[in-house]
Amino acid sequence: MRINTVFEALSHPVRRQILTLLKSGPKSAGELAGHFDLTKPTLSVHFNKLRDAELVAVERRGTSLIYHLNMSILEEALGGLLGKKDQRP
Amino acid sequence: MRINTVFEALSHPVRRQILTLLKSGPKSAGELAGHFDLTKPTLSVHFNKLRDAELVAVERRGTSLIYHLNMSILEEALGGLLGKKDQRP
DNA sequence: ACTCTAATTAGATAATTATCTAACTACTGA
DNA sequence: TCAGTAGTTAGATAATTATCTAATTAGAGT
Repeated sequence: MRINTVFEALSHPVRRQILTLLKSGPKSAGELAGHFDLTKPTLSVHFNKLRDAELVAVERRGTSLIYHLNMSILEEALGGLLGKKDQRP
Repeated sequence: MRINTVFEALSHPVRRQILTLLKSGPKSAGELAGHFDLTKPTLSVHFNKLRDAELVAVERRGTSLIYHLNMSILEEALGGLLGKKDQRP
């Protein structure tokens, strides 16, 4: 895990909102894009940054790309900063 | 707490390193600056961003400014992202 | 008051990031 | 195979961020 890539990804409000939306379950790029007043290419860039950080995983279903939240990376990165060595499952 | 300001502040490796250094106790601006290959004015900008985010508090002691880690803001911000509750940026 | 040390503010510039439009790729179904 | 839908890639530009040098403020001690 590249910690810097993770925090870079988390630094933009749109990307954090995407993660929040994904908490309730996987969603397609289009469905996610519908929540923002931004063009699809712009959202695509945000998706890539989240994927580079491994905060989301992507799966193709037909013509759609379905994004899944990867909660463990989030916990790992944030927990690392808080310095909780004893937060094992 | 401006959640966006907090995550902006956390997005730079130098600023995260400053927080890590402060875990072992309060330190002066100069002492912190000594850990980096950057000029004092540059570090001063980083300190300001951390202070704006309330991730650190500052106290003057003589000619020195002493920075203290504010752990609760860190926990609040990171916990908010991990938590079940949705949040507006 | 003067000087030294600690740190900040100001101003400039280079580097990065976010965003758009236009064009392209990938898959589906008739 | 052709048209339609979903999404990405390319290229350009505007906005933001990080960094430096030079100048300034604040306090301590003589």
